[in-house]
Amino acid sequence: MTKIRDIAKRAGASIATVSRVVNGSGYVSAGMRARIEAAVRELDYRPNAGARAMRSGSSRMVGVLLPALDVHFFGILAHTVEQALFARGYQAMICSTAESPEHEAAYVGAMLAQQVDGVIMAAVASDGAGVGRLVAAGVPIVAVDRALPGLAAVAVDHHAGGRMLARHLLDLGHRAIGVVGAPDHSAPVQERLAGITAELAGAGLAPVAVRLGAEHGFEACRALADALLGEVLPTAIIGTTDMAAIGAIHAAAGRGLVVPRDLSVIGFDDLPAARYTIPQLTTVAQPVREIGQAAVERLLALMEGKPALPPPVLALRLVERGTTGRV
Amino acid sequence: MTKIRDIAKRAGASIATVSRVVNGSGYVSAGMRARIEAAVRELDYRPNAGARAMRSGSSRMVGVLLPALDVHFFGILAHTVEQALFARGYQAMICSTAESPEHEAAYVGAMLAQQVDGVIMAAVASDGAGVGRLVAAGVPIVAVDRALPGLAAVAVDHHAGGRMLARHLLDLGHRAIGVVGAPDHSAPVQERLAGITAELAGAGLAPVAVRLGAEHGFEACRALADALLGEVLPTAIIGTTDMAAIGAIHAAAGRGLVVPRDLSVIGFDDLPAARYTIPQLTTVAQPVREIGQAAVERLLALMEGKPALPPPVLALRLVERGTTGRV
DNA sequence: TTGTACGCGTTATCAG
DNA sequence: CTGATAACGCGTACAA
Repeated sequence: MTKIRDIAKRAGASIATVSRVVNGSGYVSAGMRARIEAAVRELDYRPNAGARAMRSGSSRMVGVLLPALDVHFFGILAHTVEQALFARGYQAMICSTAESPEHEAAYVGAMLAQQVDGVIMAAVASDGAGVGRLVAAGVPIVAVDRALPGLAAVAVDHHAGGRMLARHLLDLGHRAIGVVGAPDHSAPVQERLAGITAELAGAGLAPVAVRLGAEHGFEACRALADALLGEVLPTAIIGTTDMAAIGAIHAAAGRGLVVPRDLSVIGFDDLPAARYTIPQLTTVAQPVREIGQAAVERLLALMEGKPALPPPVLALRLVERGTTGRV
Repeated sequence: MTKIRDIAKRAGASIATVSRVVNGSGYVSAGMRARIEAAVRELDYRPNAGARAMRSGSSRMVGVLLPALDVHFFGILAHTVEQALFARGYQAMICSTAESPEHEAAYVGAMLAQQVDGVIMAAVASDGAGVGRLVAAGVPIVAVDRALPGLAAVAVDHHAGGRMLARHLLDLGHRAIGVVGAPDHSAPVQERLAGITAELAGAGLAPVAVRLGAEHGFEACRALADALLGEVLPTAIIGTTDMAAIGAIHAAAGRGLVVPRDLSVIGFDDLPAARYTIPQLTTVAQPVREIGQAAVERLLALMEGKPALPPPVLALRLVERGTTGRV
């Protein structure tokens, strides 16, 4: 590794002067600056991040704690957060807890050890302990996707989303509506379910059946929906995520039901996968990319001690495609 | 931030002794150890990673350079690599270049600055410069998904995969076969195409049409396949990725073609999305999770200077589902 | 305008 | 078994 001393030697300057040009601080003569910049280029010099963080107190790193990267929603979120951070000169430290409390604890520890300047965390199942340590250490935090008590949050109104889901079906004349969702420990899923129930209640109805599962993979969702259809036959099924809805479509097909003629299906998220089925999935879209960007903006404001930004307007949008129809 | 001195003071020991118990090195009396461990717990002490790396020369961090996290394949890959690294006591520094050379250069710089102990890189479009700097700095590297000249690689045999794609169709009696793929600058995609062409040539055939696009999103792939179908009418289409195949299924449906009766479609990867369509997609599966784990194993061996492990056996597997049939 | 010297938090060496 | 102390690479008062 080439270090600041090597550059100083090569450019015939002192390390202080090199530091000045590298950091653009203080006065340096044009000639000296040119010589130093040349040396930096030739030796591909990178100031050691650890030493720099130690000295300056800032690591220019932001921790990003997500439940999983292999769930497409979080992969997309991680991507946008990371790009937004990069554009602002920060480095993302992306961690995926695999929904395990031990992993979460370990990662929180790693973030503390890395002296991250801030943390963006999304939907970690078992919060509490981890968040507490971060807060205790005075690290600025922004919650994404799901709110965390006492913390700034950037999340869509999942309850309102649930209402939209139910409302759309109600408007189409459906009265017998089932709900399928996973993972059941996810707060957003629970909130959407509450929204659905509330909207239905407004029409004097209740879901004819609700099936929540722990696993959010395709096969688990399909099985869940299949079990529901084996018990009652609603005219419509709401998936609390696109994944659940896609599972429902398959369960319906497995039972010889034609979507949307025999059964309407609607999802939530509008992931790319919502367009993969035929007919394509009707769903309520949440603006993942805006969520990521807003979270970064908010965190940076917090880190810079700026006045708290007003909560972002995150619009939910009903995307009518082919899986819902009049009863 | 609580530091080693705070622990020393609280436990009535010297920082040297604290360091010993924290690192499990050297002799420490049971009583002293207990006092120190208690203090560590009470103050939630984390050794500063920067200082530690500076002193020890190892950051216990591994750089993971991917083209994008919002492409499900890479999201899954990132997840497995990260979990495998975590299990071995390493921290992943996940970077997604968004397929931009500037981002790649910046991230390589960041990795150098962080003193990563090794790097796992996948399918970055514009390699060369970045890799060169890493190699020059003596950083152990393992390539995943696509090989890199002169570097250890963990990747499936894409050419063989291409042959399997063509072979399956040939076995079903197809003779008029089209190919749709994206992104065109991806080496794996090119290799699969070469494999397809080779296998077809073995039967005295050539693809009736090949359409490669720059974008790998759903809509782009659908348009690509639609353009192909507007020109010729093959009895089967090969997608060089599942995404391309799903696009082809939709293009076919848009033209009133029934899959697989009028048109067989096959993909590559076996992402979760391969099961979302109805009928479900026939595809050649590559073992993403094994790839990630093998890459980590190899990198650690390299880092520890162990003898090079033999190249991993990464089996491709034809998964026959519903989108292919006899002509 | 440039250089010297100190301290950031750790680990490892060497005495005691 | 324990404690001083010298690096590690960098940024920055302060002196020149």
